Amino acid sequence: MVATPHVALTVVGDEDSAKRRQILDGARSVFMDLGFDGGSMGEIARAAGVSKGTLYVYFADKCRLFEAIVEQEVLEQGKLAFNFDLSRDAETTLKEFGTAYIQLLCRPGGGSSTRTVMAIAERMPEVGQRFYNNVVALTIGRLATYLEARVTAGELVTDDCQLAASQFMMSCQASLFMPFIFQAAPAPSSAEIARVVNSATRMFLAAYRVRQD
Amino acid sequence: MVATPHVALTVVGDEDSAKRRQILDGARSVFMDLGFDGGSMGEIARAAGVSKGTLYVYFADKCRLFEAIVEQEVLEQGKLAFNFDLSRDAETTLKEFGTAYIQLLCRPGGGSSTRTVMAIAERMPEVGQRFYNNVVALTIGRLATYLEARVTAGELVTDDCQLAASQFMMSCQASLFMPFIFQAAPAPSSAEIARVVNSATRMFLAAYRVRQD
Amino acid sequence: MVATPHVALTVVGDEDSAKRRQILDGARSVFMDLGFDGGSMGEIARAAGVSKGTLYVYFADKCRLFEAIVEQEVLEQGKLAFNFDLSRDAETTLKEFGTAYIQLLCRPGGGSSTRTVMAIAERMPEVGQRFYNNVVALTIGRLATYLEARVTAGELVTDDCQLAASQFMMSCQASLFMPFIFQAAPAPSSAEIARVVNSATRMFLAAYRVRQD
Amino acid sequence: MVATPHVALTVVGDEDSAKRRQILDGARSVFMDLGFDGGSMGEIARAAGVSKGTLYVYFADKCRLFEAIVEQEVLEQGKLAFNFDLSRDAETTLKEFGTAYIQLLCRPGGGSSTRTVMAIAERMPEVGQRFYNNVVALTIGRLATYLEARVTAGELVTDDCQLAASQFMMSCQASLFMPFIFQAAPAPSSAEIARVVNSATRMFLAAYRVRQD
DNA sequence: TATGAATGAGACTTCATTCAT
DNA sequence: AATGAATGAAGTCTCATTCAT
Repeated sequence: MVATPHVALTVVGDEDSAKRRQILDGARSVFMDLGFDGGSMGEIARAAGVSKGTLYVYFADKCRLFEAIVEQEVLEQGKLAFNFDLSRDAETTLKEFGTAYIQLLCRPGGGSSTRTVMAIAERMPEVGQRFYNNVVALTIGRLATYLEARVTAGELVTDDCQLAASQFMMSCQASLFMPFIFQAAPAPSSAEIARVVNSATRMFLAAYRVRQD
Repeated sequence: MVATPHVALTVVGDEDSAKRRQILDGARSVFMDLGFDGGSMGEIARAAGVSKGTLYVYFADKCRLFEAIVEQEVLEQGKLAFNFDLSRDAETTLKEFGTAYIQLLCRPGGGSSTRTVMAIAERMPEVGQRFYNNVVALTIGRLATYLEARVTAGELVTDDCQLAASQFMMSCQASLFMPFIFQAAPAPSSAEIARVVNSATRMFLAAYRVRQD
Repeated sequence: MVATPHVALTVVGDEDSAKRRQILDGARSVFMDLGFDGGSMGEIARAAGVSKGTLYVYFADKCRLFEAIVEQEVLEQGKLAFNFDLSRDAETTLKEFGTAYIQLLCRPGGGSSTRTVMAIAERMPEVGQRFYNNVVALTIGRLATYLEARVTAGELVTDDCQLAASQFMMSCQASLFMPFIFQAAPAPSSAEIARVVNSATRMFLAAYRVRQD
Repeated sequence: MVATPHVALTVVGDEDSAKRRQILDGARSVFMDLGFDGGSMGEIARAAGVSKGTLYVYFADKCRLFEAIVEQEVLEQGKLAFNFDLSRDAETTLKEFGTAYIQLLCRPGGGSSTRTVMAIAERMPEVGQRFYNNVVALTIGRLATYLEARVTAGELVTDDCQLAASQFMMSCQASLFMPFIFQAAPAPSSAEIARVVNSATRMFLAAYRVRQD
């Protein structure tokens, strides 16, 4: 039969093909809930509403699909813009950021990207690295940049804003993230988050705010 | 009959049987490297130097073996005694504890139990809970008890020693644990640890030490 | 596009898919020869000429495959129509039926379904029940219905046609089925069958035929 | 070490050793309930209250143990003496025998030797044969001998007592044995057995009793 | 491109059997 | 003789991947 070529409007591998998106969405849900080993290509196909064969049209194998999921997560979380408006004061900014950060980290409904990527990092170091650098370190860097401005403004004092930023973020996790990720406690309530973030902010400012006396 | 009674014949299921130990050692290495799903019973048998069948003489199934590994980890880590001598001052104690804690957490292969248990916590919540309660929360509790004493002694001031303890431990992780567990950085050097722990201690005391003025 | 639509694409799970048939055929042969426990999925795959994995595309597990075999046997044996033309006299009908019945039961490989299902009935009672009800009891019922007609016609006399039917069928088995199923004798010859069926018929009629005197 | 020989009072393989009996009892219960393939040597060891190793001291392998079970069954059932007192009249004798026979065949509590041996007969023909010859055929033969005497006494008339005996026994099974063995009905009650045996006896005598007119 | 049927390697697990004590 | 620890072959089942349509 002579081919009347279907004009190739969409190209497989097209980063933004609708099917690709569909697959990524299904895969994300499965991988985040069950982990890399726990989730099967069959389940992903079902969750995405495509056939198993189609998965392999868009992704070479399970690893590549997983990597693409993490990449997507990296992109989306990288896009999250915390409010680091330089004109706002440190206390307000830190409390707001801390709250948003913990809410993101401990969002209910299971399927933590942190958990999923951490779990595979020993076997797929590049994946772990990429996630750390482009999600965790990125956020630390943004907070550090903000802190730098407060230092310049004479409000805070420290010679290592990266470390200070990281300290603040870890302090905000205190008593919340570990119980959550180990399933020893449900997702924290807003009140709990507020209490912990306030305390972290207070500690942070006690250490880094320039004394006014 | 000469009475040289064969006493204490080893019994399968004996908590301290040599074979059982052997299996647990092999299993720990495999599970910690590859995770629960990634490690196979065959690999464990090889690592332990026993046949696959023998695994099932000592453990009912893969889950039970994994649980036993975690339990062993829990016991060992629970036995670790940090120096919380109540007569020592806070600064020394915190620095020493923080250093030992991070060295433990970030020793080569040391994040593995955390990673491995975290990874499975969604599917085996009791395992995650048990690990959190008997390892993480236990250490927090011990530090909190120490802090309580400093509060009573009038050296520190806070109405929530549990939170304070958790904050200190998380602060010590800043810039060290996350890169390590995501395989974005090798195990930190002693110098790096010292710098971070010193900074965390300084921040903590700035917030909680009673002002002498 | 020329419309020569590919209609009726074969669908897995289709009750009449060719592969499904193929598998059922292989499985029947293996199960009937070796029993449920004795036959392995690997052997069935080989017998059916498909891969082991394919077995599980069509049947959830070994039990379901076995049940499907029995179900198929039930359907096929249920379709067997003995000649119970109500207008024919009892003697002819009984002899013909008895002969056909014993030939079926004692054909080479013919006791196999009885044996195989009997063997598993203690562990899979529903399978045993279904086979009994839809094969054994069905035939008894059909014969009973015929006998009923002869009673109504005044040819026979009994107040329990079900029992009479069962008695006749069991009598026809005398000296044939037990040796055959215990492998103590080969399948009986037509002459042997005829002799036994004639004798059973004679006994039956001696008991149930209305005396003409 | 010089051997001071333990005087060998008991010899392994001794047909009547207590241990052997113990093993046979455990094995019978397991095999009869679960079948040859369904029962495991471990379960048998537990049921017998001996170690798995001991099983192999007395029996070469699972097959031989099974054969010994059947042999034991054969011996025990062969010893069962139905009352074939030649001086008793046919009707009483048949009813009594039929009742005892069906009660034996359909005894409640599962674990039918008939089922178990039938099930394995295709794969172990000698076992099936031996059971048939020494249990089933033996009983047929005894009944046949009794019938012969009644024929000689002029009470019954037939030229094939073996067939007649078999016919009677099969008739007695009517509506009872098949439902029972297929698990389509529980073990029949005494009343049910009586009704069926009475009917079988009536049919038998109608055919074979010498007419007194 | 999209499908889903088919595959076969490999996972977990059981179990008959052996052997040192 | 008796044990029970140990084995490894074999069984059931899953799943990533391929391929004809």
